Amino acid sequence: MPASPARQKARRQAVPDSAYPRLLLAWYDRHRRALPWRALPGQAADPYRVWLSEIMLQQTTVKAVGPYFEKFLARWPSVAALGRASQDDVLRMWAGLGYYSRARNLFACAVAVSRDHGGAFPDTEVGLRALPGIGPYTAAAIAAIAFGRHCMPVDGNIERVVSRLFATEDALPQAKPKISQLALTLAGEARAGDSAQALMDLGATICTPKKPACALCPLNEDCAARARGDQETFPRKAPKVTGKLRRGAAFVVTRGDELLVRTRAEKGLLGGMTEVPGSDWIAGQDDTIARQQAPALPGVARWQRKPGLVNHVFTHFPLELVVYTAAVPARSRAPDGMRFVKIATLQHEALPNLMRKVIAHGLGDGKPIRR
DNA sequence: GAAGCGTGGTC
DNA sequence: TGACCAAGCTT
Repeated sequence: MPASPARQKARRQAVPDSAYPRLLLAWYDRHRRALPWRALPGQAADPYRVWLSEIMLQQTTVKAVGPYFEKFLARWPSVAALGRASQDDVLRMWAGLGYYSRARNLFACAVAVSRDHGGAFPDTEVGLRALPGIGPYTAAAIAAIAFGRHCMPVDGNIERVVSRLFATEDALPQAKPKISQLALTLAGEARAGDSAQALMDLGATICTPKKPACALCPLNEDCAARARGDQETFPRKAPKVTGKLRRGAAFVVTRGDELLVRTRAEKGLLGGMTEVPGSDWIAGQDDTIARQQAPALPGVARWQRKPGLVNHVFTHFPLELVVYTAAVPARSRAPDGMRFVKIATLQHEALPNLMRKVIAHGLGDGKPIRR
């Protein structure tokens, strides 16, 4: 298709073009991805499925979300059903997916929708925004996809597509408002939800971070960054800092076929999740200090240091744990705040992946803890 | 506004 | 292999 005069102008001046929504939707109708939470073409989306998927998809890949979405939907088919669950059940089901505050907020949101909204999600961006775990992106996504509101969620995909299309020089996150404003010009009047999903699909499959497939892009003739040949350098971003290595010790204590565990504090890192007792995690800490934070266990003949280390990388710091093991007599009691659980039933605990690694290392049987 | 918050995949 | 990225939210 030859570029219209308006689109040639867009190429030079990075100005929104009224043809973008139409081009985008035409592409979407041919190339949309089939995803478990997506309605069939032309059908109304189920707000519960849209919400559940959007929460799971925050900073998480489609591939990782798939099985979790199916599991949740099978166990809790409606927001009312989820609202009647317990937070601990939700955390157990969420274990392994990461960012556990999402699971706590998911449950809190289900309770709020059931209790304060008669079991129906608010159908406006503002109404949705007031619910736990729903921020600017998710509110706009649900409002557009589930309720057809004329708004545009801006995720990492859409930031990339839009920043390339208009070659926006400002670095993120400062550029967020400008990109958000430009993104809204890409929303169709009638099909705002499809417009949003079209941009996300485009970002996920064509306008990728590296080696974008510009030849296949419906907006390629209009893309300011492509005209300059530096697509991959967008979006501009402020440099991010990686955290310092922290070290600590973890203590794997068995009593016959049971393991000593405790529950982490409700908030913060791995909040509300199950762990084995351990030391603080501190940059520059040495083994001896960490070792001294072992739980007081009468009857422990000696701690055994497991050869090797458990390494784990969080978003904001890498972690290196030394693992100590001990076996206590059959009738030993768990220290205050801790409990013994059957090793065979660990799969039912809310165990973050870090702890699965620690326990597998400590038990030394090479068997991963099933999920 | 910046920092805290998981995990897995990619190059 | 370390850095980056993935449908961000909360404080």
